Amino acid sequence: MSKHDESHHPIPRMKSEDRRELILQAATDVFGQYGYYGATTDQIARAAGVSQPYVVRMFGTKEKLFIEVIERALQFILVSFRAVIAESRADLQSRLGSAYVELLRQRGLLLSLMHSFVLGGDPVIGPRAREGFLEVYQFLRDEAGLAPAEAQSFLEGGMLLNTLVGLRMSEEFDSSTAANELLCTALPQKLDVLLEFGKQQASA
Amino acid sequence: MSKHDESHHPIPRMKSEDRRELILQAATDVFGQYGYYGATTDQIARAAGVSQPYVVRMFGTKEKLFIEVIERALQFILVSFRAVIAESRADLQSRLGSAYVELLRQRGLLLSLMHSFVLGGDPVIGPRAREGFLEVYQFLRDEAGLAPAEAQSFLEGGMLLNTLVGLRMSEEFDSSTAANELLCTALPQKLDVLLEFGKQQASA
DNA sequence: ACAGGTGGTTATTGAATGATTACTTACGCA
DNA sequence: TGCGTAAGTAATCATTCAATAACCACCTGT
Repeated sequence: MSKHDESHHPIPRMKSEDRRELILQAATDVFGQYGYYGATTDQIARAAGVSQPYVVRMFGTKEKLFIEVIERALQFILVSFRAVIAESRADLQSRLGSAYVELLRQRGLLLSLMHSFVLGGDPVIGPRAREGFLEVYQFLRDEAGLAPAEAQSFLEGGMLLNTLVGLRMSEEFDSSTAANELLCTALPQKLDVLLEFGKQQASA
Repeated sequence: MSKHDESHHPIPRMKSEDRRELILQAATDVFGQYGYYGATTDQIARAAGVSQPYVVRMFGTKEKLFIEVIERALQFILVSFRAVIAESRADLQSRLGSAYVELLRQRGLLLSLMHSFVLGGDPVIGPRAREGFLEVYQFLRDEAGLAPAEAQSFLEGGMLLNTLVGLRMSEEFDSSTAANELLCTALPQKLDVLLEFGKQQASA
């Protein structure tokens, strides 16, 4: 070996911005699986390949981290939706739906939001969650130009999708004819995305 | 006063069956607010007016208690739905919808289920939650005789309702025109039930 | 070369929480 | 009346977990 051989790896350093993003992704995944209370900062830290105190120091508290996670998730949704609109204004409902399903590729993104939606009674999470949900509704009404009934119908479909994903219903795709029928009916196209996502989840 | 006055109250005793039901109600409420991980056995015990060790001894573990809560909730749904069908087979969709909304009166019932639905990855909660959800779907298809698309549409509406309740969206009914419009659109009739329920939640 | 800020870690702590144990008190019934 | 069982409680334990403190090492500009 040469002069001072690298027996102790150079330990990858990172700009804090990048590390922050890594942790946010890990947190999104873990919060998506276990929810706000169920997820631990230690799980998140390990998923991000970092020590537990580091994640809490970077975000202050677990609560603030969760808030950042759901706000980031909402930004992803709106950015994705705006891209759909910018591309074309034809067949909006179904194209927005496809874009929504594609967000499943960001593990835990929709599920973290879903977890926040059922914690509306929390004094700090609740208001943010309501605000975020209404922001999406406003987008559908004002920017996408959907009628109230159309926007509502879109949200209904989204909430059922979230629920089926949260339930890991794709695990029953082969074993239950009811689950099979339900999944096929609920996802006109894009079934592949859900099943692919289901396999990821099953392994983790 | 008479011979030995009751300075120390006779402390109401109860048949364990009745106490069990009381605890299940309290647990339904607390789990509905905080979810499985967020709720503590101590909160549940206090809500039931009983000591913490008593609730865990009666149900074995917090997990078993949660399972009982969601299975009880599912029974309530199915019993209620079967009553609707027994009464008449006309206008089923909307009458089942009304019956579903009425279940909001049992505090936390729908929300406990919703919390279980987003924990599908849990090795013991997940399978039960999937089973329960599919049981409802099977009911809609087989007993209610709905077509796949009809059953799906019904579930979509249910999931959006659950979400709006979880979000405590009724709190924004007066302050946000978007929330107002969304709630009015989502609940054709039965808006009163939601708002009444919202007031209960706000006080608790 | 070295000083200081930046990007981390290990060790620790204090509070919360689920569970267990051992005890107490009311009620039904012979 | 008294006795056994059913209905509870108080005290405590072992963990887990978020948060804090104290420290270490790499890079960068001068």
